[in-house]
Amino acid sequence: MPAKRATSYACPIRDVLDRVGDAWSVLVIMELAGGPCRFNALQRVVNGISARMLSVTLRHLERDGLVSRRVLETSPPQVEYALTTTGASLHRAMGELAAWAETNQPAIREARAAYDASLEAAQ
Amino acid sequence: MPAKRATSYACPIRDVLDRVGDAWSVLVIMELAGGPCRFNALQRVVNGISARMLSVTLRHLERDGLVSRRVLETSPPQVEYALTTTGASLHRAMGELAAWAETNQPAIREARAAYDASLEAAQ
DNA sequence: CCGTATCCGTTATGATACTG
DNA sequence: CAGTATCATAACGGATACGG
Repeated sequence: MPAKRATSYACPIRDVLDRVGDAWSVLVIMELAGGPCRFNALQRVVNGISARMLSVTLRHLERDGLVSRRVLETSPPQVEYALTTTGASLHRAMGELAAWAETNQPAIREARAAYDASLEAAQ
Repeated sequence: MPAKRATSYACPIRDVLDRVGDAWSVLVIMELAGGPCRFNALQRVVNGISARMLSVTLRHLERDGLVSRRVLETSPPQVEYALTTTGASLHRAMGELAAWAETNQPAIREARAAYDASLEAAQ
């Protein structure tokens, strides 16, 4: 059994989740939901992403038909990325989960702290 | 900047997404949504997971307060895992995304095939 | 400006073997 | 049954440098 990213061997929604699970993909989709954006602009706004990972992430999203890539015939050339219709629908579908995440973040942090504390106490 | 799992350095919902993004976590939550389950039973039903990864995944979920762990005083001892209230609410929140995944899986597969084909054609 | 290729350390994962 | 320890390996991620 290959590593984590070995695309789904049974569960059908798995390869979709794999894409969503990718840390950067979510952030990029979030940004593009606000409107089309160019490569360097994206890199500036997506906190901490390297050019390499942005490139890789965009290629994945493009391959899955979630993001479109358009080269502008300017000088110097610019490339504009945007959510496709499918990509936009994914962004909407993530809404409920994002809301849950924000609502429950405090509870999760507390649970972690409590868990870690009980471990230390046990020693 | 450390690796992928370096818990969020800006985006607040990131550490929640990191958990959801973990391939196994989602599958385990899905299974537990059907009711409490023991360790080996889980391993049998979660396709392809190793004992080690199941152990690691369960500890993460437990630490985040999403899963509870109860030791039954039987012989041989059994351990029952179950979704907590928070865990169950996460499962519900994943519902919309899961539905999206199932609906759009064909489209994504097609997009991938088309993308790969156009790449080969370009050579 | 928009990438991609390479190098290379860090982390994740599976297999195996062993304990309570 | 329910794990954990150790080890080898593969994937991931950042930095750098170069090309379109």
